[in-house]
Amino acid sequence: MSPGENLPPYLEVLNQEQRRAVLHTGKPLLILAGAGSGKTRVITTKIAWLIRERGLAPQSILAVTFTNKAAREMADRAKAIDERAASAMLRTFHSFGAWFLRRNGSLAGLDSGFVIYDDDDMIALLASIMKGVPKSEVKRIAYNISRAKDYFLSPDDPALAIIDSSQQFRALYAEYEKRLANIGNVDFGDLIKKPVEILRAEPAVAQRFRERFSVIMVDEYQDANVAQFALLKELTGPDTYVCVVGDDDQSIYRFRGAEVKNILQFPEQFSGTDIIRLESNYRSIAPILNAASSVVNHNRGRLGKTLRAERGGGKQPVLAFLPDQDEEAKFCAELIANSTKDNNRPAQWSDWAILYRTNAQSLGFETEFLRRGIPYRVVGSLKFYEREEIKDALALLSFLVNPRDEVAFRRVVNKPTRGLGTVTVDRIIEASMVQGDSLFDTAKKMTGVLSAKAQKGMTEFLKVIESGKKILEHPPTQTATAKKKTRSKRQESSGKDEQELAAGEGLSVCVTQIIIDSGIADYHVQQDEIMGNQRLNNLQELINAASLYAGTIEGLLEFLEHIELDRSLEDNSLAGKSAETENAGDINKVTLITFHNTKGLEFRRVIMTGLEQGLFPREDKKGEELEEERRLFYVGATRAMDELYMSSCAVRRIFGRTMPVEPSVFLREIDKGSLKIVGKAPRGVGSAWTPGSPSGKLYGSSHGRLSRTESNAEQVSGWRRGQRLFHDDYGYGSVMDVRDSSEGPVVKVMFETGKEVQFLSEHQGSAFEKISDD
DNA sequence: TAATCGATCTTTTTT
DNA sequence: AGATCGATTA
Repeated sequence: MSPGENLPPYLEVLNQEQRRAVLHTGKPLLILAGAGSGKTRVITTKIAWLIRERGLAPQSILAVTFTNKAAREMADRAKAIDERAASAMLRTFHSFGAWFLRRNGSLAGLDSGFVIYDDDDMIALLASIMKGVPKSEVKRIAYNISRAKDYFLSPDDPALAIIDSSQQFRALYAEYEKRLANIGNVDFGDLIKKPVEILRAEPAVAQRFRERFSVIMVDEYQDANVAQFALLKELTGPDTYVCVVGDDDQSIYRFRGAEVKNILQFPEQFSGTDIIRLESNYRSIAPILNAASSVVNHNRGRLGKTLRAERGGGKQPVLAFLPDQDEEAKFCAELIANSTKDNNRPAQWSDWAILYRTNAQSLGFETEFLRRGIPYRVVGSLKFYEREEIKDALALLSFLVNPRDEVAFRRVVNKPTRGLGTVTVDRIIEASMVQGDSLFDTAKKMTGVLSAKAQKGMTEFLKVIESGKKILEHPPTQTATAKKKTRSKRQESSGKDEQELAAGEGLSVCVTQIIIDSGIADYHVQQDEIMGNQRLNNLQELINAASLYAGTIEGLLEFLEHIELDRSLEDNSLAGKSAETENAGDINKVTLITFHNTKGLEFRRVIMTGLEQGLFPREDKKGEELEEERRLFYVGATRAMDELYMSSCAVRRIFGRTMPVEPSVFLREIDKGSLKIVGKAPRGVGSAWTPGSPSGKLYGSSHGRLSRTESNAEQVSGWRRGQRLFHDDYGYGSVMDVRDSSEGPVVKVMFETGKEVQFLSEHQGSAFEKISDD
């Protein structure tokens, strides 16, 4: 680009490499884009530029991402540059697959009314194949089947051995596929695998798609799996322009089949590939980028790149050593609460994100924030859809759409209790498989031969389904209040006109009616007496979400697909947010999020928590898996723009036991000089801890207990109840209890601070110093 | 067949 | 702490 040339403003703002990437044409392009280097801007600008300057039909552009959030952002930003980008196909891989299969699935014997099975459904189906097998084993097989599909391996593929070489696995996989085909549904893996199979088997279809899409772009390419690569290949014709964007340092989904080879070998797979590197980081200040880079530099298997921080100066990252996870929550809360006061810029709650390795860790922060009135949102926790009442309602709706769905049938046929146990249910499912009829028809025919009790129950269930069908055929007219309620819900941007919206509200009305008629609502209200009406609220939330869809079978199908593919509907139960305030209240809140979920996001201030051996990285990680954990650390750290904090606790509750833990190895990999350390580093001399008075009275002073005969655990461990002790982190305390466990004697200690800690005597006893109790 | 109890495991990350 | 599994009862 010559400097004198007049560029439109949307290109003017790009740096040289970004602009080169946008203006590139003709050959396959691999963009290696470091964290914060503006890759989304490049993709969205490229889309707009292709439409604007190259006169490309928006419909001929396909851009795929991995998350719904990324897909939405891509669409929004491209549209902001050029409205016409709205007609481009910007989707996740899976949603593209579903779209493809609704239209072309019949070529693989798939009815267009299929429902998408999630992992739980998959496990449930597999469990009915593997009767009497422990659930953990069923899960393992389900996991391996998913991986097999990620690697585009069918049950008869010799290469299946790379997943599981046993004949038994092959047979189970084959049987699972047979049952799933009989039901007529698909799982997540099928959304990629089946389209590839169709494109390979049907040259005419492949030809059609290659002509339709003249440009294909893939974001986060480092996370593509083998099947997704195959899909990309099949969609690419001789004239298709292919552009993929990725960063090998941010590959964090290997466990789910992502193949870094895809990005490393892209130039070989697509001959003549040009490579453009985006190495200017505009997001993080230099000290943060330095800390992040110093960690990921410890990885061996990487392309290697030099990311330059465009933003110098700023605060050094802070590493806090804290006693336990309650203190960690407190530390975060105070950090956040104080920052909102003393800042020249009016600090926002939404500046902050708290990152953790496992979803379970969010709870401690939620409790603390709730107590202090700090507004927060939990991103990406699937909790909402894991709730019994939601699963039940969805299963009922799924069965209405597909009366062959045995997983859904099993789940709802006896809810509420209708005297239909596993014996009856199995009988009907088997008969249906033999006769080839749907479960609904089979059940109808068989009612006569069932026991009196089962007969009555089955008749009731069939009535529920029949009336559900009727409701969808003739939607009840909605009441004025229902109309008002649904009106206030988030409205799809602009496309829907008055009439469509009105039709859409129909589904809420239908779903309400169906769920009430089925007795599921009542059933859960009764189950829920102690907890108030939370379950009913959750069902209401689900019903509200249905308001955007038509009150017909087709509308219901769309609704179910949307829910399976995008589970981002947040779980509001703890935050106590009402549906009405959702939009307005969502903006200014602290974000609680897993490391994995932060990909593609950025925050002014980030706290990375739980940086302890065993938790992050997990204990069992080594080799390539450890490198993936390290990349995950890198992803987290590079989310931070202005301030980065890290916390590591001395003890953590694991399996309900409080166990001492070591700081994460990753912390040692950061240059010492570039960190500010607060709190007492573990095993340090010169403790900053001020012990309480040793002569003060002890909690539950236990002279009486001392006179008791020693238990076996006491003899083995050498600890006795009432023994006084001192610990570097906790100060003085006394042993409250010594008991046996499967791992050996466990000692429970109550400290003068009121804190209770339990430890395994054989491993950790040395950290506690016995003191005499005169 | 349903519901409950206690013992005994288990704990990532997500479309 | 929570899920799961088997056994036991109404």
